Amino acid sequence: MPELPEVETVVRTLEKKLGHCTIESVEVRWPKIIDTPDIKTFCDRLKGQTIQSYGRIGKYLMFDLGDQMLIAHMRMEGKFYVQKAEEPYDHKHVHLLIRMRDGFELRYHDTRKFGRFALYDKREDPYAYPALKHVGLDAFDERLTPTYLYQQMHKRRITLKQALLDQQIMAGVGNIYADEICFALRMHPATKIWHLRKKDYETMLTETRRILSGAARAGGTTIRSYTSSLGVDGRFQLELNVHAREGEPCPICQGMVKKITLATRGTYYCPACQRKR
DNA sequence: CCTATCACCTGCAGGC
DNA sequence: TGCCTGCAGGTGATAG
Repeated sequence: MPELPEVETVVRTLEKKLGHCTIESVEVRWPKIIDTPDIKTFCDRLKGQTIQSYGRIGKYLMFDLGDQMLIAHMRMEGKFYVQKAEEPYDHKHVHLLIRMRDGFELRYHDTRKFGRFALYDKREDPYAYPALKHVGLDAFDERLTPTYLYQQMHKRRITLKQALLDQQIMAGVGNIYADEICFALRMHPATKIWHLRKKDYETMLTETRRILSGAARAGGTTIRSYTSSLGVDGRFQLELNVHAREGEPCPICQGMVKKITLATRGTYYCPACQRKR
């Protein structure tokens, strides 16, 4: 589910709900979601730790524990819930429980079990953790410039959409916002990236940040119907121009939004407004 | 090194 | 109703 705006929403919501809480105990119910270290070490090392601050890089959540860093990725369907320990929950899909000393629990819910957690000794450079080995600069990292994007992208034999989705170049854009960015650029998602000119990369970065920050301000996006008053999952409403709008009128020209498959991902665009170069 | 494809999981919508 | 297929907002490993 989560792209950068949804992860940002989750981070800020957890920060507000949990604050500087101290961990009392940890229970892992689906061992595979823990990448490193082994389950016992993971639980033992978390016990007694206090969450100092909440952050993210791309779509990765970063829980700063002072001398350790807990890194989480929700992949497709992960959600976090903050509830009282006595509150009932969905045992079938909750795979990690972190009980706090104040009686609240952080519960990780994930129907497809794709999400992952990793715990490391704290490092100075937040990009240096093995879990972020394939993660490039965050879309809002100030070191990310149009020139940097140009250098990273223009020689690749891939399409515009694939370039936007490549987390190793720029971290945070997923399938929804990649479509929305292509629409904002008035470019066909299958445009070969080497056709873009240097000037285009300025627009690309501006529009990417405009769309991501707008979505984050709205609290993230939802497509499929989902309701949860207690969930911390970033699923709220936001107007999308083309994504998941097959057959609907383009907001610009009223032409019909088309759906294609690009690099195995469902891709939506307006054939009239978004031309290949 | 680069790109394409598969694997990881479960649930749900749509066709028959 | 039941079965089957395809599809879902992601990413790491593996095969060319």
